[in-house]
Amino acid sequence: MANVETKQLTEAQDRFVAAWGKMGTAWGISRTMAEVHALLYITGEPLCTDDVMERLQISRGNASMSLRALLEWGIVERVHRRGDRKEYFQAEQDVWVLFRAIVRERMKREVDPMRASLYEIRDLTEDRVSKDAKDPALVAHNKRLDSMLEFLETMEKMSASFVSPAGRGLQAAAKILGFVGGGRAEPRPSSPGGSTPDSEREAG
Amino acid sequence: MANVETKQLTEAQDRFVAAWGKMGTAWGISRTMAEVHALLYITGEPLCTDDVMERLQISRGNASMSLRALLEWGIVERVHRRGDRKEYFQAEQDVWVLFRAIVRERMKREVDPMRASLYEIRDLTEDRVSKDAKDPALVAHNKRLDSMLEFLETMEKMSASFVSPAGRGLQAAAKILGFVGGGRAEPRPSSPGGSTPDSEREAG
DNA sequence: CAGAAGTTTCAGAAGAAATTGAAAACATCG
DNA sequence: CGATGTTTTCAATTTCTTCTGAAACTTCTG
Repeated sequence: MANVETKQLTEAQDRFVAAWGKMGTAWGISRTMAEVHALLYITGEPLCTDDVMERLQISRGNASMSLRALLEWGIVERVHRRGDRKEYFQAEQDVWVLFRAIVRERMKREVDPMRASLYEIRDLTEDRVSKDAKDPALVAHNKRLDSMLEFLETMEKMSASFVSPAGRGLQAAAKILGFVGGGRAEPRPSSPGGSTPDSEREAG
Repeated sequence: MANVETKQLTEAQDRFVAAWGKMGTAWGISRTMAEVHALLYITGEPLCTDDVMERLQISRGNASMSLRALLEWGIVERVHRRGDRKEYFQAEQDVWVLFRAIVRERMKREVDPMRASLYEIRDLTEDRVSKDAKDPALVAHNKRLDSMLEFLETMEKMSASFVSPAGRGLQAAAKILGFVGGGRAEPRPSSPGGSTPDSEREAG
């Protein structure tokens, strides 16, 4: 039987899971959550809570929490099997859809609140400046705040256009600019259209 | 005296520092490091280790570590004062330069290693596939790996173009696409050209 | 409705990361 | 060279996050 192959496959998957988990921590995502996602992604097929627990050697609580968080991020979806009461989970398979979902969530969670704070903070000193711009320190301070604010707003708008329903802005740009497809001569044996497989139904 | 104004200014700065620090943690940067950067940015002028310690109420060791890390990231630079043995530190003031530096560093630290891992992992199973593509699980697995790899490479190339010496790709695009400048009718009293002051020397 | 199968919650345990503080190393000056 | 002021290092400690496991809860089935 394909025993050797299966072992190799498992090992490769485990390594992928580990690498992804490590990267997750650097981005403020818990290791386990990233690992669960990696497992679902690389496996491709729907897994249930017990599968995840066993494969990753984690507790039920942890698996449940991580899966729910992934659902909230919109990068994993529930799948039901006829005649089976268990819930199964499947990861989004299109990397670009994945990327857009992540950008959308992070914007919502981190940039938007930051922007709101910045407005508040500016209001603490603003009126005084416009009334009678005498204190140079205050003026300079507000100029810096405004720069940052304008930057965040630009990011906001750009990301919104990347993430919009029709919004494949970045992906389209990547293609137009020639960033996608046969760049460096790294041996790549198969799947020429690999980055956006059509064999995938959109998540949701 | 401008006592009221100064108090307001200090409070606004403290709030900015806190907000920035909070955001930092969500991005895998230690809170203190982000706070030190925020302080230097919003202050605008060079501060020494003791200034930072006092203002942020942190230990000498912590301040020293954080400042050095910021130097390594290339978003803060050393400044020396004539007739003063202390070192002073000043933050990059152009938000776009700051952003590019951050993208560059994160790519280098997180994406590149990930990409390297992915290549290794693919090699674990690859030869078998190209030799005799019989196991569908293996084929599918490698297709997913390739998708991810191609995605990371696209990102790599795009970010490289944003970060290159002449590379103001993203910033230029933002302007061309009309993302920069008077979008929403939020009251903005001053500094029309705020986001790209010409007063920048490249960091590093 | 009772029982079975599955999922979620949460207080405490375990683990990871950040921080301190004091000693060591370093640099500059007279 | 030794005195003096500055920066770096790192083991111990504190703080924060994540994980566990068992109980509570929900949903389905006969």
